[in-house]
Amino acid sequence: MAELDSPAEAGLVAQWRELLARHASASCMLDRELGERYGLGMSEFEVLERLVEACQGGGDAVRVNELAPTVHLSQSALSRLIARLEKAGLVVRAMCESDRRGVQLTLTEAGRDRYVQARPLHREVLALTLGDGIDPARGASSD
Amino acid sequence: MAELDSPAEAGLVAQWRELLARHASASCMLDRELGERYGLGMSEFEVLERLVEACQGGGDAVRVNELAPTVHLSQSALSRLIARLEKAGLVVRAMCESDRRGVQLTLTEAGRDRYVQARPLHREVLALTLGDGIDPARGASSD
DNA sequence: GGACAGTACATGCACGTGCATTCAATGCAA
DNA sequence: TTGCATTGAATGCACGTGCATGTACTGTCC
Repeated sequence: MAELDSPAEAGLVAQWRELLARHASASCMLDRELGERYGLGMSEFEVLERLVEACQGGGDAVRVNELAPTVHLSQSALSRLIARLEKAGLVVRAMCESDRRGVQLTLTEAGRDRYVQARPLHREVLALTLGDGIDPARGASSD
Repeated sequence: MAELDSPAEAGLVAQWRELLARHASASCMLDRELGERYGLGMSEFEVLERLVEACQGGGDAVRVNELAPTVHLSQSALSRLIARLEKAGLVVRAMCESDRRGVQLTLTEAGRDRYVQARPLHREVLALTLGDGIDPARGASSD
């Protein structure tokens, strides 16, 4: 027969579906809301956030290759995303002095402002989509 | 300053990043592995699985509009996904008798076989990507 | 009966993504 | 120094997705 999962597998599948449901609802709502009100996609916001965090950490410029592993995007997707942010005037690309293959990113005033404005909405969406039905073990699956 | 999250918000963000990381690693690996070895995307597999489950439940045909809420896709994406599955000979589209607007999906032999073949790999990938670091409550945040 | 809103699905279109490739710069070895 | 593999990033291309729209059918109200 081989049609049935073992209990362990069934648990994994339930966990996976729960994760899929949460990811779908959260990312969908984030994209819609951030896009409508601030012209930002979910990943755009994520990148701005990493830049802000890096600035708080002291440095004011971030290497793209350091940013890559933290956002879950391919190198090409990240490259184009940064191009969009730059075109929108939210970041500035500059050649890295120490390694001229690299690119340093700097958050502009507009970029920081946009992030600060968008952040409350971002947190609100997370609270809405992650906060309700907190019980990863069950397949609550509203959707 | 308004630069800092409240503890509750920080927790949400940590939870969100954990979710993003798991989703990225799992879906990426699923797409790559299922695609390479069985010519299926993650969502294709998910749809086949729902069809198999429906067949086990008794009926042998599923309405598309019943399938829609369970997979997290737009109606148009689901329509095209089904078209791909049909072109691959894994499902058959038939007009629904009771409501001729609707479409009934039937799993073909090939479709069921493909699912049965792909399922172990699917479970294996889930075990690899969801199994390590099991503790959704904490922001373990490797990556 | 006919008109009209609502539903189920398909399709045109724009866009973001990943893969493969390309180009520039670096590091290392001869 | 020259030559070559490697790394960082940009780009061509194919493809999957969502939004808006179109088409076919249903149900209701007149």
